[in-house]
Amino acid sequence: MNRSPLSESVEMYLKALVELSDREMVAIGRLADRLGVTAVSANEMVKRLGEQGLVKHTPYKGVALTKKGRDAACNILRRQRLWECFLYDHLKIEWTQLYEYACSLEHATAPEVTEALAAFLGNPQTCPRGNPIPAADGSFAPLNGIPLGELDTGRAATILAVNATATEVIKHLYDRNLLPGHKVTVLEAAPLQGPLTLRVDGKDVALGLALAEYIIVSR
Amino acid sequence: MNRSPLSESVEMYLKALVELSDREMVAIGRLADRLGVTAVSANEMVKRLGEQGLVKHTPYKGVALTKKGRDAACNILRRQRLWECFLYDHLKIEWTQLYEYACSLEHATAPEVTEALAAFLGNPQTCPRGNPIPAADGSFAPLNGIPLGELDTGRAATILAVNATATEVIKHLYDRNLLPGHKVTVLEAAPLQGPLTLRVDGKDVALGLALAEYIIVSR
DNA sequence: AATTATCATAAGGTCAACCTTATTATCTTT
DNA sequence: AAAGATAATAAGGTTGACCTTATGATAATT
Repeated sequence: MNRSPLSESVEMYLKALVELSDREMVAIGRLADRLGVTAVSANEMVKRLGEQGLVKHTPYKGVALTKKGRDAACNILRRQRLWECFLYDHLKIEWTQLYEYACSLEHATAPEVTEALAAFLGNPQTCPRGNPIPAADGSFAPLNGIPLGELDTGRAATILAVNATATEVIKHLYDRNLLPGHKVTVLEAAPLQGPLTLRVDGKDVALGLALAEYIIVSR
Repeated sequence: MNRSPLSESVEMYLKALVELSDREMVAIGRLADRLGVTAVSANEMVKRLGEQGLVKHTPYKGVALTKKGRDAACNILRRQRLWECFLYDHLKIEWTQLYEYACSLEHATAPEVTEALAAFLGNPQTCPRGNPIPAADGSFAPLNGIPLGELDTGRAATILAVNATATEVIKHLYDRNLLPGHKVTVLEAAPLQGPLTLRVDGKDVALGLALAEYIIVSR
């Protein structure tokens, strides 16, 4: 029922929130980091989002999406991921650029176009980056996986999804074959937040913990 | 070589200019009207466009695109019209909504995506609204037609393109079968800028002169 | 030539989304 | 309990793209 057109900025905030919502409460600092804005700016925006009822901010605790906000965010994810499918499967756009290009298109997509696109694509359930595509009503089953950083040493797992958003980060992961469907084993976790040593496709790869957070693997 | 990303607003101005450029010089008033802004705002923007070398403004005479501006504008038209093809042929979007939806997408389309889309569509030459699609290098042959308002009374002609941009106007024309490929005859032109009486698909239709300007017919 | 319409420009205002700098609160950790 | 880290808020600035109101300048019409 909420047909007020959200601004591009607002959409980015909502998307970031839903993508960061492993834990319920998202610290404003993390949000600001992901969006590449200052904490002050993020604070201002969160205030505005709160006024629109999209978000609940508990000072010193964090931000959480409301029902309304989560619905809006799922819709945004749906549009974005449908575009990723189209760009990858039909336009043959490079995997590393999918997020960036789909993100731009997403903001410019009317509901009618979204649904027509979904039908054209045959209502896919998963985007090329491994993430589930929310249904038109906003419902979707989150991935049943854990960040690579939490995988036990020695355990092999399959990559389910790659959630990085910065194209340079995506490229970095792509170059190391850290892609959905590939198998990884954590050989070693260096102390003091040091890098992980991974075994991917028969090669050893060192990966910073921050990067490992972006990779969701099966349990 | 000009890879500075043009703002959405700038793109709208350039597009309006190229679409209005039957005559070389476009009056700022007409430009403002088409974009739905005040003449003062249009003036300000034209000044900025001039500073970027996209446009030449001769006071009290009008605005004209420079080479650089025209190239940029053709690129924009290309993107927009390719999207129209996709939306119509593949997503089965209603004809009356094509312009609006394609316009939004156009602003969000990277060059790489544009070219991939063109390839996917088989490099179409014409969009569903009848307009030619500029080539990747910006070249395109303008339609060899005249506005319906200039067609001699009694002469039959074929509609080549419909150039209206406001969805309500497009709907109005669509409801009267004023669509590319259809035949029209001007039965009568009322005096004092009065409406035209047309024969379209066996029916008589009254059409204001302003609307007739949007319809390009064969000579 | 005079009137009217259009066009240009000046001045000042709004709004969203950013920014910096600085101060104050709270939380966490030692 | 004190210190350091993180978070919130206040104050003020910038930018792009609009807006209104008002005043000149030119063009077109009578």
